[in-house]
Amino acid sequence: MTEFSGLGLIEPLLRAVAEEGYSTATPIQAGAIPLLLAGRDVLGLAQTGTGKTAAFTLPILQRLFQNKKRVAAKSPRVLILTPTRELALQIGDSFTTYGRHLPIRRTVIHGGVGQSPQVSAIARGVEVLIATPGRLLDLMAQNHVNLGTIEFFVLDEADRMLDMGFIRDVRKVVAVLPKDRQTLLFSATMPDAVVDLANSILTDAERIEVTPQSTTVERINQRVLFVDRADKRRLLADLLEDKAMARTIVFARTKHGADRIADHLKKAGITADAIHGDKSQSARVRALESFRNGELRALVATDIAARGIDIDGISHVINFDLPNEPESYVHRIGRTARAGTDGSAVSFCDHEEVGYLKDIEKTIRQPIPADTTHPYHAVEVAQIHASSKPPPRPKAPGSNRNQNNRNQQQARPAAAPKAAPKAAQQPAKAPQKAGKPAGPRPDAARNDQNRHDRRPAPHAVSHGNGHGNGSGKQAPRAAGTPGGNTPMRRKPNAA
DNA sequence: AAAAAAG
Repeated sequence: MTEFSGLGLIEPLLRAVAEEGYSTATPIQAGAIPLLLAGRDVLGLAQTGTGKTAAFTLPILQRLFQNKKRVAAKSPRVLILTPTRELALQIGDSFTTYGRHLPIRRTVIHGGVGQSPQVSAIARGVEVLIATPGRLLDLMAQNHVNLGTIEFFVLDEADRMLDMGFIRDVRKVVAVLPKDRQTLLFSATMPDAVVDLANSILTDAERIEVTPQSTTVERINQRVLFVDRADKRRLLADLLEDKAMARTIVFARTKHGADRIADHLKKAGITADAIHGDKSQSARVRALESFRNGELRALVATDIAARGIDIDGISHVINFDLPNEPESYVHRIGRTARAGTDGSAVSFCDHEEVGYLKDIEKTIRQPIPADTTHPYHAVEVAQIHASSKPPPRPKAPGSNRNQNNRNQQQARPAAAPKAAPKAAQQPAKAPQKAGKPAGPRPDAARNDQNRHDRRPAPHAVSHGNGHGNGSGKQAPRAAGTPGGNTPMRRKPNAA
């Protein structure tokens, strides 16, 4: 257990931390905070849910405060880049929370909203600028922001940033930053492209690795429901009749699909809304807010919400569509079982998704138990999965089989899956060992990092700037993480 | 193949 009080943080920060109800730091916080206070670059292999955001928010605030400078117009001292708007906003909240006793100003800039309030805020002068790449470049091109004064640069979710094609944008931004700066790069995985990027932007970095996934995933009750595509929406509405599913996030593969599902739920009398990248920013904020405050029982999302989004008390994650990227499965289900609670993840698998399911099971290195008792259970889909043969190509006329399956099991009421272990039905309280979990919530959410508390500090490996990394191919990897950090890209069997 | 992000 590392107490915050032992990390060298100043009183106004410790007070803010205490006011949030934390006393013990998560491993990444315990490891990163002293390094960052000492001015080191850090390569963090960590994802949301590890306490990452507070791990950099706190020391950055402290360094800004201890080295006070008058901030010139348009010339922030800190730049934080994130792949999504929602993540940027969350980090902005973190600075507000932990900086509440310090005279540090921050502003968040991102697309989808008018730029003038952002331009004025930057012109007035802020220490901390949190941005998504597009709007930042936009404002840079218009000379609304000067990055020549940046002392701290944080690249968050670097792997996702690259996946989303932001590498060029990131490099454009980095090109105008002063060479003499402190840099932090966070990434959940370390594919070669991230290793290259890390090597080019970090100087003599300390590497910190935390592995939340395996421990988190353990507490998630996972199961798969084999179902015919045509039955998915009815199945979903049926499941949601169970009031224990009080706060459920439903993942869809496409934006259009997400809208349709949300509409269907609304018609079924379930409070729901959709969030995806084609929605206006105000609609995105509204949906997230209503879901957070409990007005909505279900939030239907694309993978925009698979990572990073932090909402308390999500009891269930439903994969209405299986993700084609196995990695995404782990991120999605990680939205539940946070803050020390258990959670359930139910995945619908239709005939054409069997290949994805197999890839996911390979990635997490465990089979996902099937619920075969549900009225909508599609026997043939289950058989396809059971057979080791690759999923069949021919588009089978699904409706007939479907009908049969249903008839066989007609007696069962269409409700929550009976076979599911009890724990799956309700978000049971976690067997919390040590009372209140520690640490500023990991990106605003705690998880069971305290399980590792015995370790004095996260596994910190000095590896310098990485160029001496032998072949350079050795991607650092979080030990024990279920496949999530495999440097190789996987291809789904069926696609 | 789809998603995210600048319009």
